[in-house]
Amino acid sequence: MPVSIGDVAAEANVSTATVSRAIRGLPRVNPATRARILAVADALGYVASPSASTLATGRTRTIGVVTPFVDRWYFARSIEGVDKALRASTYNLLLFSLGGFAKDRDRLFNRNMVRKQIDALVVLCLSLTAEELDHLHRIEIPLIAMGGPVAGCASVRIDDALAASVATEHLIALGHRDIAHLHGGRQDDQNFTVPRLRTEGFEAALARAGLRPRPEWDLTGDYTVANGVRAAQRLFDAPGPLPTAVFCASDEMALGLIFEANRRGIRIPQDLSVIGIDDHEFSQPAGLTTIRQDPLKHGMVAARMLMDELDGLPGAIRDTVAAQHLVLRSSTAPPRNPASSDSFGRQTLQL
Amino acid sequence: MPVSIGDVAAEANVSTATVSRAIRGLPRVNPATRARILAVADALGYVASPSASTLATGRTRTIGVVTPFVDRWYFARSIEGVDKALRASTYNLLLFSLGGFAKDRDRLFNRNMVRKQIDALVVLCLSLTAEELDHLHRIEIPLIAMGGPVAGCASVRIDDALAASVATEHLIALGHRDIAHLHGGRQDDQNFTVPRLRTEGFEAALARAGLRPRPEWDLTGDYTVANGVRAAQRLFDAPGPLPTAVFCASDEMALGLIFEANRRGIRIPQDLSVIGIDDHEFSQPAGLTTIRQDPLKHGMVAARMLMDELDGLPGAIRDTVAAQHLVLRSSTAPPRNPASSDSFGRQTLQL
DNA sequence: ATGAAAGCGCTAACAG
DNA sequence: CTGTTAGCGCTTTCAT
Repeated sequence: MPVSIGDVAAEANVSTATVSRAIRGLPRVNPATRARILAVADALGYVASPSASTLATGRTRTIGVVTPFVDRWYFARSIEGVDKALRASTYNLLLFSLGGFAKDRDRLFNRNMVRKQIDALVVLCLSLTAEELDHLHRIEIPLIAMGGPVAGCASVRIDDALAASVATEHLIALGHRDIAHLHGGRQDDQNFTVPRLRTEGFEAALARAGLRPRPEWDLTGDYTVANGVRAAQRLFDAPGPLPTAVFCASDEMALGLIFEANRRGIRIPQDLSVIGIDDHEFSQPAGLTTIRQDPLKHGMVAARMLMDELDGLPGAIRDTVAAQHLVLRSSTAPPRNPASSDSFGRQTLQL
Repeated sequence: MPVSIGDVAAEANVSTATVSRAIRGLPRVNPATRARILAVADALGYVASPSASTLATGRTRTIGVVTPFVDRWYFARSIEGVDKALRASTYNLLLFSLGGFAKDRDRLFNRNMVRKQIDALVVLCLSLTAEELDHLHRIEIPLIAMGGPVAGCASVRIDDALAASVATEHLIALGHRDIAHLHGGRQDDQNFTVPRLRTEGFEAALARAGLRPRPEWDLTGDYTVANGVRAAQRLFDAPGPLPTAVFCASDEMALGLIFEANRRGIRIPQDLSVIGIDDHEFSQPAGLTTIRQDPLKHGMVAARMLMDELDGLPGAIRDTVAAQHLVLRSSTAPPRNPASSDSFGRQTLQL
């Protein structure tokens, strides 16, 4: 039932070669013949078989996206961005979700899927091992990472250390000196560098203000809301004084923390200032001050670079540091009793 | 550089036919030869070319997912579910995002992409036109819809009318009689039936309790948080009495409404009860009472049915109504001054 | 159990 | 401007 190029050729009284040229808009085909061929193709409902042309050309016209998750903000937005750029061209998007950071990686990298299925690959928030990278390079497909730097591979990302510094400095500028830190960075993150970079940015900002991070206010999360809630519980339940502000490495964790604070009657920002990174879709409604980044755009840029490279523009793939900026909302304010650097604990709330 | 089946055959001193059988685990190949072939293939890093086998067999071993969005909860979770099921087998997932409900549809359905690229298709929350459906059937690929019923096509979904009824009845059982309705259903939803079904469920529940929907408390949204916020603003800013409860057709809208209520000092649930549908990841942290559904599971089920059908189990694709249930949290409570059916307005807040 | 050979549908020289 | 002719890499009868 599927109509092939031969059918069109027969119907139009030309060779398959001419049909091929006509359909693809190649030069050297008489306008009249082309018109006739197109008409026939249309009438017959002809669509070229992608596998056949892939086999003949070696090009798949599809771009792969490998990601640890699809159902988290950064990832979903990125994928949407890649897709948006691709659908403007005629590329397809083959999605590989790992369902976590560490799982199943060699299914992809060690000689399987990827190869021969895609023309280029975008890697979301994954730190590739030297071996994986080597394998990918051996395959010789254009490659771009997103969401953080990857050694030996161009990427599209914000300056994570800077983002963390800007956020922290905003708190410091407001007068905060007792600042907790809710960071990502559990081991299953497969030593992806982003958690580390944000931590460095936080600590650097603190240091510049003559402050040091407090171990008792160091909270580990995994970037999810649920984890933000749990971290908040640990923080609020712990004995000892509370901080006057919390820097969260992601908005999702910040929002979790805010929910828990609300539940306990801890007022934001009067009792506690909270800042995040991302500008998640819930951040504006929640009034969360944050550092905005735009993964939709990152995805579009990454896809564009890949397609340009494939179209023969060498050097189209460039390491790219994307824009970010502080978005002031209502979750941050000066501390009620501005603490001096060596006095603290007076803000402790009675719950 | 890419090693082909011929290379393996040569190296193992067998024909390509034997290599093909050996690799695919087909019977009628000597265990010893098979072992040798596998060893050679492994040593050479051989991977079969998908396009070549697709061309030869007519099977692509990839399943398509077409969706209006990837960056919203229901869609992202569904896609994750489909992917999860597929990666347990050896199918790939080709993702087509429309970037909205109405956009670009014929790029997909009218003789383009889909055809010859995928073995089966899952359609997320899209109501197909008769023409689109006809086209899809003509292509003869297994098809399953998700997220709502689609005439002429099996789907995996909850009973939306029932979900809305259960939610509404929960409010009524608590003593509410002044219930607002924040529903989806703007025209760009491409007349997808879900908004309508949920509205019907809401109104049916009201009717059973001898209540009628109030036009002034009928709020239109589009399922997003941002829209929930705007709807809440309209509700709270309007002159006249406020309802004592709001039934929201999605958690995302309910959460937006809650954020806006918080901002205005309207207390949930003391001043206003709120219930949603979904059990979004933010609902538990926010304490939102809701009707839970599990799109991750829906996606897995849909993918499983498709693969079974492709594996030769006729009738594997069945119309499926998935589980749902009421999850009680802290956003609903009895109204402060239980209103009688014909007295209202006394709950109006002084803002 | 294995091989020979045709063919899947398209593209890419090379002729003309 | 158009047709002929090889493949692309795999699968699949049909022989042996």
